[in-house]
Amino acid sequence: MAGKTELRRDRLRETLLEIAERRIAENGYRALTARELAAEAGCAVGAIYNIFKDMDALVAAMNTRTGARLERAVAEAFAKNAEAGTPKRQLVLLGRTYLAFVVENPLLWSAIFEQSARLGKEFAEKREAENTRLVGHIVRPLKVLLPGAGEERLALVARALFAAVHGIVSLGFQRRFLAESPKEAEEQIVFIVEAFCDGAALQKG
Amino acid sequence: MAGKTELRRDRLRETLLEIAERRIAENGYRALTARELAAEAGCAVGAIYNIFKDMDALVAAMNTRTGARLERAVAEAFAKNAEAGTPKRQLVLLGRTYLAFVVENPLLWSAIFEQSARLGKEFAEKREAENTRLVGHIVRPLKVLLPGAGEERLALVARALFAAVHGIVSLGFQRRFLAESPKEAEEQIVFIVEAFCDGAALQKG
DNA sequence: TCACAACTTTGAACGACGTTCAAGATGGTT
DNA sequence: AACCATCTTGAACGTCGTTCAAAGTTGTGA
Repeated sequence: MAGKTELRRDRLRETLLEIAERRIAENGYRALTARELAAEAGCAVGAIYNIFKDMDALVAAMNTRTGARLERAVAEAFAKNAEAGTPKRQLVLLGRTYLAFVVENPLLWSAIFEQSARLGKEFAEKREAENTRLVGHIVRPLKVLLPGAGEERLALVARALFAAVHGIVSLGFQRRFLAESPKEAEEQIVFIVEAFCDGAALQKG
Repeated sequence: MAGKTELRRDRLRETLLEIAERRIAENGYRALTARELAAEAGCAVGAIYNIFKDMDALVAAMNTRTGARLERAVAEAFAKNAEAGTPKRQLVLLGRTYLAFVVENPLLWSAIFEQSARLGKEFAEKREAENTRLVGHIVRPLKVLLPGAGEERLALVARALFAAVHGIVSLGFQRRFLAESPKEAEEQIVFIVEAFCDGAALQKG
């Protein structure tokens, strides 16, 4: 065992994911077809199905990578500024980081949500772990902002804040596909997050 | 002129939209096929294309109706509570109304955004007028909340607030397709909108 | 070294999709 | 009634994701 076949599989797996990532980054989620993918990878269409259950599984694997990159970007931004700065500044930074990632990877990012929307809840639930990690970064500054709140409350507020920022990014992205308004989206994020922080601080302390 | 053909066209147009609306409400955006639609409407597949340029145009027409219903629901909720209540209460009410509409029309609502996502910016721009009307309802209470702000600033903040609430609804909807969490989504909306209002009021007098 | 069983890879074929368009039915006008 | 314009039809086209019988490889024991 442990022979050529496995090696070829692993290499092909990697190749397929790389091609898929590049194609989607350039032309979007819907522009990826099994035939073109196989042609560029130099394998038969059927070969894809030896490695991935179906095209959705392939895209899901690619989306997991994108999610990991995003999480890394957020973690780094947070690590750089964890000590310095108020919770408010930190939360604004996180929002900005999220937006910056989306501006740089618009089609890869939207592939995540297009697929989730298409495949419904039982699929989206599999991604919950990733989302929880992402939201985890929000919880920390939030703890300082709302010292009285319990874990559950914090998680709810963190999810709400994440969803709010996500909504701004998402609609901003939809309105003008890329060009016109990262600037406005940024203003919106800053306004919402700051107002939220000020208001939340009033409520609890 | 003005004869049978036109009448039949209008009737068929109506029939097609009604069937599409029911089918999507029951089984989702992706479950609508030209063949099934034609079969249920009792016409040939080609007949659909005499009335609509393509299936996207049909769905777009249906989405416009859904948007109009949503706008009406929001307008009514606002009309009932325009006089009484603080801006904060009014904005929370608007958020709740939006959520309630989505809970009652989940698949029709998500058809709007699935299509916009699929067809990209030049399509989404056509829907801008509808969005502006919807956001208009937010501007009014916001004017009271931020008496110093100019029109442009108000529009930006209104869009931000709309996007934030939309994000909460959208992700809440994606996480658990329908069942588990309208309650949590409502809590999140109330929290975000209230905190936002308190914080925003601090910023501007 | 070779034969053989187990496994992998292949690509033509399948069914379903949106869409088209030549041929046939139907409309209003003379 | 005869006619042309217009609408309607559904088989056919190209494309999609996916499958699976056949062909090719691989690793092993005699």
